[in-house]
Amino acid sequence: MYTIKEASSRSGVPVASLRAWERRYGVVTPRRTESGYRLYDDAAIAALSTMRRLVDSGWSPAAAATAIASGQATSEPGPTSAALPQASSVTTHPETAALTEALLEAASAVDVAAIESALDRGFALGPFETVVDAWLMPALRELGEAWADGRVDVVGEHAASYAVMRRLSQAFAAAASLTRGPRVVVGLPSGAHHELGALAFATAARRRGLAVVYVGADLPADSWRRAVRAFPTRAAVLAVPTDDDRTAASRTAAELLESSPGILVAAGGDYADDLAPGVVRLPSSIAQAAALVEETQA
Amino acid sequence: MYTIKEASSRSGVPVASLRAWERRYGVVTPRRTESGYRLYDDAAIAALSTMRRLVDSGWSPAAAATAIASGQATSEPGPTSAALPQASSVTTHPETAALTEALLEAASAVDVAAIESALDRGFALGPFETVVDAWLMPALRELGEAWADGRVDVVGEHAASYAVMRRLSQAFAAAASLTRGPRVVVGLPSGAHHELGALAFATAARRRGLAVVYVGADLPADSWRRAVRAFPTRAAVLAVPTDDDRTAASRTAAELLESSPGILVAAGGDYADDLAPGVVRLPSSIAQAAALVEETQA
DNA sequence: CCAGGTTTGTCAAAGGTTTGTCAAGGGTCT
DNA sequence: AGACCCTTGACAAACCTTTGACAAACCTGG
Repeated sequence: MYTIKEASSRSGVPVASLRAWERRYGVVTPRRTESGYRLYDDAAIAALSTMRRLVDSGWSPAAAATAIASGQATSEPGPTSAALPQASSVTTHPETAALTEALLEAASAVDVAAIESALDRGFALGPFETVVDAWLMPALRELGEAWADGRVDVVGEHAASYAVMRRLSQAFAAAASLTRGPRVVVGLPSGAHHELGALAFATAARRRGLAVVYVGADLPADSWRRAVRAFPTRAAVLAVPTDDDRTAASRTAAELLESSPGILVAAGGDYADDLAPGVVRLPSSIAQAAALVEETQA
Repeated sequence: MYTIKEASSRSGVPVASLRAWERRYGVVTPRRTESGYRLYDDAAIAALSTMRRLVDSGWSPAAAATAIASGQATSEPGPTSAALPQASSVTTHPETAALTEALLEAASAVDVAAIESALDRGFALGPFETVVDAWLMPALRELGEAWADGRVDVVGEHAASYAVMRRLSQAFAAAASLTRGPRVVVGLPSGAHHELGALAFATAARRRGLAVVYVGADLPADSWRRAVRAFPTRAAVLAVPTDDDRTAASRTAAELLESSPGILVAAGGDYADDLAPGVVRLPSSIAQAAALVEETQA
């Protein structure tokens, strides 16, 4: 239980705004002492932090408040990341299967315009994180299988991957706005090149207001070390998309933990299990992964 | 739900145009607050982004709007390709030196927002091709030197490169549509990874209306062979950004010429000289290079 | 190639709404 | 006593609204 001053410093919202938000939108309704003093709990702080993030990133306070109240935005309490926008709405969308099919067909025909059109329609289905988790990543997996099967040539696979990369880049760029605080460095270890998942995660994190530095593919371990030490850095997030990337990833992670004990070292991707003791394994949902990184204090 | 201002920044469409497009074409019909303020959702943003892309690439807004409304956003060819902006004096623009300096400083501080701001201002100086030729590529060269000198850490260099990649990706995406006819495949040979120049060229070519298939970095020679044979292809353009890429490039080029004698095999980049007999060496200006590829019949 | 009409981006005016912040007047806590 | 908290009311800046207009760019017929 915190006083209003303490709540202000923890949530980053000025005291006056805290009262105004309560009066005008009812984002939180803190308990009161007998004498009427406000008492905020951890859930309230979390909701307020979420609201500040949304407002900082351009939402109107009124819209942010209703989003939080309706559970649209993640106002999850504490380190238990939950209550995320459910993927089901997109998964069960009758269009997704057809859309994946359209994407594969376009890739197989190396028809760039058709690939872009499929992505257009996909991203129109819902919010970025949901679309990525529920449609894009599964579709890319299918694309990989189609390539392995020979149904899609490597050229079509490349053309499609780069089209996806462009879309993600656009989303990343669009998520700019105010990103403050210590940096979150996102990238792949030495030798790793499949960066779409990393970029999608970086975008989700940036959309949450984190100051993401995306350093992309194939960053040597010593560069990682210097990266997190040279500037105030909150976390380093490594993507481990293939089995071959595990060795470099675990070495990089171990070195980071040793050389910069204060920071959070996290890893995501299909092969990110058991890299090194102390490394946080991120869930495969980019929305959940981004929430986890935001909430976890190293 | 976003306010009109936020929707504008996310879709890249000016606020005034947002209202005009709604009034005149009804591309989107945002929900309203009780007091009449517009509220845009993610689907609206996606539709607006698509519309902007089409308009940027030469469609008339009216045509783009009906195309989007009917769901076939990227099908019909637009009006005639407009005359391309002529190279003007970006070089002599007093701002470029300062802008390069700003970019280097932002890279050295690993300040993503500052990097993006420098790129913003750079691309505001003139037409895409001119800015790339006269400012961006020289600035990237300087960035490379700064990295070699140790003035900029590899992390700053990566962060800046990826920011540039995002900008180029946006430009490539914006140049969509009106691309019919035999494909032009653009990419890098096996082992080559410095793709910014290739992507800039691919964008310039697409802006001229060529059906560019961008296949990116590190494409093995046999994939190149299959790429140009599987579909009607007019040209293959290889980027050779470093000395190390020469061997793979010349082998790939020679194989392409042998296996597909009908097509144009061209190469650009600092180390693209004398790759193999029959390979067209592209000038370093992406505008000139794109024009050359368009005009040359293999 | 030129005149006349249409399309389209952008702007301004006039006026309402939202929101952060502050101040006044007064109570509570240590 | 001094630091902290309360409510209420207020205000300016930022933001939004519509309507109307205009110049540049584009198209079409002559």
